[in-house]
Amino acid sequence: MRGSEPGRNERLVLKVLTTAGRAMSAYDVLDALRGSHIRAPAQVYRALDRLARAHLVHRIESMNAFVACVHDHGRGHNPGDTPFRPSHGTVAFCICEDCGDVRELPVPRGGGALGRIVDRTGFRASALTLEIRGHCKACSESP
Amino acid sequence: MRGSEPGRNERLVLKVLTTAGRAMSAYDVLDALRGSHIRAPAQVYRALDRLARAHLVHRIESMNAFVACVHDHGRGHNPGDTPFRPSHGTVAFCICEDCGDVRELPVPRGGGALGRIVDRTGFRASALTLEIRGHCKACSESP
DNA sequence: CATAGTAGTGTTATGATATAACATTCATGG
DNA sequence: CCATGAATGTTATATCATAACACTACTATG
Repeated sequence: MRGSEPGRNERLVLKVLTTAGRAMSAYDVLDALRGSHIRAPAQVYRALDRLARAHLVHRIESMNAFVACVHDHGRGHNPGDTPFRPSHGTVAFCICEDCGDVRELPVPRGGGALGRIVDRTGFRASALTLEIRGHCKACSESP
Repeated sequence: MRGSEPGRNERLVLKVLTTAGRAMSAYDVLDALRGSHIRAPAQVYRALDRLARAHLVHRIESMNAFVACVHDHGRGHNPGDTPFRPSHGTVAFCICEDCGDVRELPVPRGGGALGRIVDRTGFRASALTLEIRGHCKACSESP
């Protein structure tokens, strides 16, 4: 419709998730963007797919929701830089069942006890979903 | 409708999942049970909820699907036994992206590197979703 | 320039997953 | 008998996700 620079929808979607600072469903994002060229789920899902492939957002499988990645991905560097940086360690998510907060945290690569168990089965792992449910510090302390 | 012993739907659903020996969506289960009193999604979801609480089935979050638990839960014991046994260690799932096979495997309790990291954040964990995607041994070996 | 390829976009429709709400049935125990 | 609670049956609807196709803009190349 309007003169479209590449990735505009990604930027809109990422901005919503980053600003919100919480996990949102694709339809939450859609609602937040009505009026900004974005009218249909497919637009949001496509943007989310690309952002997830770039590791700029993560999907929370157990919530069917998405969060902005908290890492520095080199945004705001020299103009010549590639906008989307690739490599990115494995992460886990701590999901508070009281307040809904989702905290991303890096997990040490492979070699642990789990890695050895998986290796023994002959399974070759390529990706990991690790979601921990429980109660965040703040909610634990306020009864 | 018919004289209903308690948990009949659970048994029907569990039988389908156990017999299939693979992950199935709730609607796959529903289709397999049409004609056996089961006609509507709610019936299947309710049975799945109860079976999951009893650790007789597991939900695979990244597939929106369910698998029968492979552990022995004391089925086939003395008539006086409680049919559903409670405690059950943490498990992980290896999901083959080629053949769709889901393998359940036990993971060592807590104390590892991840546990320590989580502890440092003050988060109190109560449940873990651990799903590993990749390629099973059989599929790795047959190109 | 022409034009073909590629990536992103807009739109409609539909598919797949999950739950709300309420009526009914049945075993149990006061 | 009647109240209760647990499981069930049923309809409708909510929520999450993708297919399919038309279109626009950039860019590479003959």
